[in-house]
Parts: sequence; structure tokens; C-alpha cells
Amino acid sequence: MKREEAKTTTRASATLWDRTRQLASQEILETALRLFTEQGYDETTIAQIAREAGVSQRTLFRYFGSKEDLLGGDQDRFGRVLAGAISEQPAETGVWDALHAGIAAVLSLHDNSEQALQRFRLLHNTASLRAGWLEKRLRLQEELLPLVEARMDAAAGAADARARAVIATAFACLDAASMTWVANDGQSNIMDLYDECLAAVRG
Amino acid sequence: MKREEAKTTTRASATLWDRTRQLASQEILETALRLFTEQGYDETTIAQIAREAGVSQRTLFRYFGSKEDLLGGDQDRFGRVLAGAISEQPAETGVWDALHAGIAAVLSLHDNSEQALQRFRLLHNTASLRAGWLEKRLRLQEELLPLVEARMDAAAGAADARARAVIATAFACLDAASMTWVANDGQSNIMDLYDECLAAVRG
DNA sequence: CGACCTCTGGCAGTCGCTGCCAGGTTGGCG
DNA sequence: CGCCAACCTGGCAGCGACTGCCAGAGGTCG
Repeated sequence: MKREEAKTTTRASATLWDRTRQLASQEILETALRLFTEQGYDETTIAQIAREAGVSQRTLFRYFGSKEDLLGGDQDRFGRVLAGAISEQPAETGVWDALHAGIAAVLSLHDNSEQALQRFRLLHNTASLRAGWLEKRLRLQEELLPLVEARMDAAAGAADARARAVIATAFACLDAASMTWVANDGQSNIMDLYDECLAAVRG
Repeated sequence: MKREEAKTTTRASATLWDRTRQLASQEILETALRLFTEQGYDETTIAQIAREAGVSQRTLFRYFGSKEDLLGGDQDRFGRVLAGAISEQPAETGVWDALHAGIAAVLSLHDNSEQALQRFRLLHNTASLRAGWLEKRLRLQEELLPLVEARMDAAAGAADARARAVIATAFACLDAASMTWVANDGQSNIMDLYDECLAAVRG
């Protein structure tokens, strides 16, 4: 928060600090992902990642606040993209269409890469990871609340509850879709699955 | 699994072992709940609970496998009740009505007590607890899959995904309902809120 | 009563994570 | 160039949840 006042807007990262930082961060992340997929999340210790990445545990925790962040660190970005895409929709767009657009925007961030499948597989197969993931997403849902609420008719009393239910339902369908997507080894199209799930729910 | 072959069906629990067990378990649970509500979940250590309950940490972990289980231990029972209520519904009952009945059955287990509100409040306000709670519930959802799938028309291809979406949506509405129920200090009726949320989702 | 089984407590150790403190590197300045 | 300040790193000690192990106290039953 001190150096930012300068001209650090350029991505070239003038200072050496930033360059080494990014390099170390990348090295840690790649090592972690490799070990996770090789031997599983729970079976991989922070000590091992740090050792093989050539940094101390202390430094690793400085870059990534927790073990979960090594896999779910991008979640914040996804949240921002989602919120952005939703709020960019014209005001007359309905809730469901807006959510559809938002989810499509998020998925377009990483659909082709094989790496996404690996991460998803890890996520769906590791209980301890799912827990943290769901928790973070719940916070995201809360942030989305005002955005969604604005697009719903404020008819009944519990507008909060209804908006929450709508958001959670959208994510529920996305979950179901991504789960079968993983089960199919990434063959099918997530967005189509999402639409199908939503159709099944909304009759 | 050894002593059960005898006549332990009686709730009087013949042996002294069982009586002391139950007593200790109860003591631990009450202490934990008291401390949690007094000073918060994260601020309460296992050591403190064990000390004030008059047992060793080792014994505490033998009764409750984890810290979370001190609050969410009943979840398995809820799951069983839910599954039971759903499968007891007549075959021609639709999915949504069956789920409605199941949720009603679960809620009727503890709606009057003030203790339920305390637990819910703790759950909704403690991130680390929510994570574990959601994870366990996800497993419950998976168990409910065949029950729900049987009540859906097996039309399209991804029957799995659609059933999952329906279950998750029901829970999403229950979440939204219980959240506003907590926010209202237990004034409103959860089941009514659930219906309203579901209506908002299903249009 | 004595053999047997169960339950208990304590100890050591793992793993994720944090605070603190001594370094070494880098950047900016005179 | 020299020097100070800012920054980053590694290591250590420590906490809290959790587990395996082992000795011992207590109930149970022939």
C-alpha cells in the first residue's frame, strides 16, 4: 500500500522485488499443484511443497495464506468477474438471464485448459477442500445479494431470503453441472448442463 | 458390535458402562455448548472444554471425533430422518412434495427449543463451522440422490445432474429460510419461509 | 475371587498456522 | 560510492486440533 502510489500500473513490474516475487509465487504454485495431483491433497504436507519449491514454510505462508489458497486462490477473481458480468447486464434483464450471463463469463475464463479439469477433480474428491471452497462461495453469494435483489420484484416481505434462494439455486445447478462434467472427463459442455439442471429445477 | 447381541434394546442400559458413557457425553456436550455461546467457537479450545467437563482431551476426542462434531453431531440423525420421511411418501408424490415432507419432518425434531436458535446462530456466524457443516450436508445430498432420482421422470440424459440440482435447490431454500429465521430471532416460521423461497425460485 | 474386557488419562508426535527476530538484498539518497 | 531505510527471507518457538501408543484404573462375569 506504499509503493503503489508510484507508477506500478505497468505490468512490467519495474522493481526487482516484484519480479522475484512473481517468480517465487509461480514456482510454489506449480510445485503444489503437481504434488497434489500426484499424491493427493491431504497426503501432501506444506513442508514438502516448501522443500521442493525451494522456499521456507514461512515464506510459503506469506505468499499463500493457507493450504487451501494454493488451489482456491483464484476464487476471488472469479467472484469479481461474476459480479462484473451481472452488473453489466441491462437493467431490464431478468434475474436468471443475468445469472446465466455471469456464469458464462466465469466459465469462459478457463474452460479449454486441461488444468481446470484437474483442479475440479481434486476439489470434488477431497472433502477438506470442498469444505473451504463452499465456505468461500457462501461469502461470494452474500456479496452478490444486492446485485440480484435489485433485479427481483420486491413483492413479498422476505426479499432477502428470496434473493438468497435464487443465488444459491444458481450455484447449486452450477455444482451439479460441473460435477457431471468432471464425471464425464470434460466431454460435455458445462453451460448446457447448467441450463438442463436449471430447467429441471424450475420445471 | 459385541455387546449389542445381548438385550441392550432396552433404553435403561443395563451395564454401568453405558450409563457413565452417556453421562460423560452429556456433560461434555453441555459444557461445550455453554462455552461456545459464551465466548465463541474459535475462541474456545478443546483443552478448556475438557478441563471444565472434567475429562481428558483424549477422552473428549473418543466421544466426539472432532471439535465440529460437538455441534454438528446430530446431523447424521437429521439425515436419517430426512431420508426416512422421503421414502415413506407414496410413490405418486412428486419430488418437491416429498422433499417438503422430509424437511418438515426434520424441522419438527427441534423447532420449539431455544437451543436450536443458539446452534443456528453459532453456525451462521462462524466461518470454520459453516465449512464443515456444508461439507457434511453435501455428503447427505449424495445419499439422497437415489431417493430423489426415483421420483423424477428419467427423460433427458443427465438424470444424475438434474436430481442433484433439485436436492441442492431444496437445501438452498432451506438455508435461505433458516438464515432469515435466525435474523428474525426465530419469530417467523421456517417452513413458510422455505415455501416462499421455493416459490421465488420456481416462479 | 480372579481372569477378562473396557474405558481412561497422559505422553509424544504430526500438521497447519502465526509471531517474533535476526539476518541478507535492494532501492533511493546525498 | 556509501549509507540508511525499506523490504524480504528463513528459522525458531509456540499454539491448537488431532492421533497412536501404552500403562493403569475400573467394571463384568464365570
